[in-house]
Amino acid sequence: MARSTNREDHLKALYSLGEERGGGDAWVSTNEMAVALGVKAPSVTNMVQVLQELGWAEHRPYRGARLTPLGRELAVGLVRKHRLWETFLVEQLGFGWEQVHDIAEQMEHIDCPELVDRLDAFLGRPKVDPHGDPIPDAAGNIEDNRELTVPLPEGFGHPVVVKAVLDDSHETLSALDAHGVSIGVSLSPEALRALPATLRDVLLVSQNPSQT
Amino acid sequence: MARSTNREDHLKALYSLGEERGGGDAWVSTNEMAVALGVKAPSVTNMVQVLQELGWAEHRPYRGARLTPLGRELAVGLVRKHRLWETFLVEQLGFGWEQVHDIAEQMEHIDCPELVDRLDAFLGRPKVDPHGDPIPDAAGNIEDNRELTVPLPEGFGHPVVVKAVLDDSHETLSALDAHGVSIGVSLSPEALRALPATLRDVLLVSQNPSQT
DNA sequence: GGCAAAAATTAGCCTTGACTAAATTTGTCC
DNA sequence: GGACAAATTTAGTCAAGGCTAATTTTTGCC
Repeated sequence: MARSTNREDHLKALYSLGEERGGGDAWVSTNEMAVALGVKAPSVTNMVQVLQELGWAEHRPYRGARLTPLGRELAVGLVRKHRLWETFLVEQLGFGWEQVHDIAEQMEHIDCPELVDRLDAFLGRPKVDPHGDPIPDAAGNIEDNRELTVPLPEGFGHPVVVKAVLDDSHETLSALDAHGVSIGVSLSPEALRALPATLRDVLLVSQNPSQT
Repeated sequence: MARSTNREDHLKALYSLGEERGGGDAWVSTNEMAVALGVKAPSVTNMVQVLQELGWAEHRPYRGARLTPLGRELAVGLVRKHRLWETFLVEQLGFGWEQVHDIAEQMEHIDCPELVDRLDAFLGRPKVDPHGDPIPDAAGNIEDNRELTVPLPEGFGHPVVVKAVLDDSHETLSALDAHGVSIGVSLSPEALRALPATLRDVLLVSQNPSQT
């Protein structure tokens, strides 16, 4: 019993959905995972039981699943790889930020710790990926400065700086691109009002343009 | 029926062994493929029949298998990806030439034509990989200048320049490294004589140091 | 030309990871 | 507190891709 692309995909889905629930000890339903992974619920039940045997997760029947500390550590490692590769693809190879998610989805399964370290150093140990999401460091620590930002300024009274995008899908990112929105861009109140509400809702912004 | 890591691995083994046989229309036995891939012969028979259904290869029972034009094209694409990633790993990330084969073995299965093109451009459209092997261009053409080189100068009468290494295994490359041998290095007759015969035999060299 | 040895294939089985259909548990509404 | 709907698991099936054992084909030797 060991790593496999399928197992890692399920592990990552469990991690991501758990984080949306406030992290830590949140239970995630197998149905939610099935929807996220594009498979049927019984397949997830099977796989979650495998993850339990691997010591990566705990399964409580009819309640859901949650990560063990080991599972969390492995999942963070996958997130780290994913975001480093995304950064490489955008900064070094010139891809658009809407193109890189699917490619990184493949690259994150490459198994070579030294490769991750060297890539990290090559990129200058970046703190955030092209979508503004924090990149975990080698020890698994996540320095999430996004908490310093606000989901949306209530009345659009001041200009804001885009710090992160919460939805990395091709469609959302292309649409934002069409509106000239990217990480670090300053948006005037008028620009904010011109943005469709669905797009505004995925932005994390800082109220103070001088804030890093 | 489509691409899969296993099918691509079998395709590449068939290609490599066919090339060793002089390319073109050479038949490769399923046993040879099994040894190269580290699986048993019946597994290869199964997979070769799948490759035939995919239109990638032709299987003549009890004779062996050989690539179709489509299969050859796909195999060359895999070789191109493999050697581009190896080049990236050595030139950009600073890996040793003996480390990169196994990593590239994983990376060559990443499916994204635009990624290959951008990587190629990023690396400056290199003609050879870190082991001196030619990198096929985007159209699948292989410019193999190694034919201009000689397998071994008979009497070690002149200094030679190392142009390529025919065995990319970790052991061989580490051993060569320990003797100070790498691509482009000039070896004196004394240095050649100091080299174990097994290591000398994997070198392709040019007799004329000024030859590119 | 026939017969033994080597090579390759077929037959049958196993694991992974997906699916559908059926059974079970949970939770809600009166 | 009970019944029904929704969520979840269990049961049974299937395809991919590997294996061992048995059979078939080829080959080499006399």
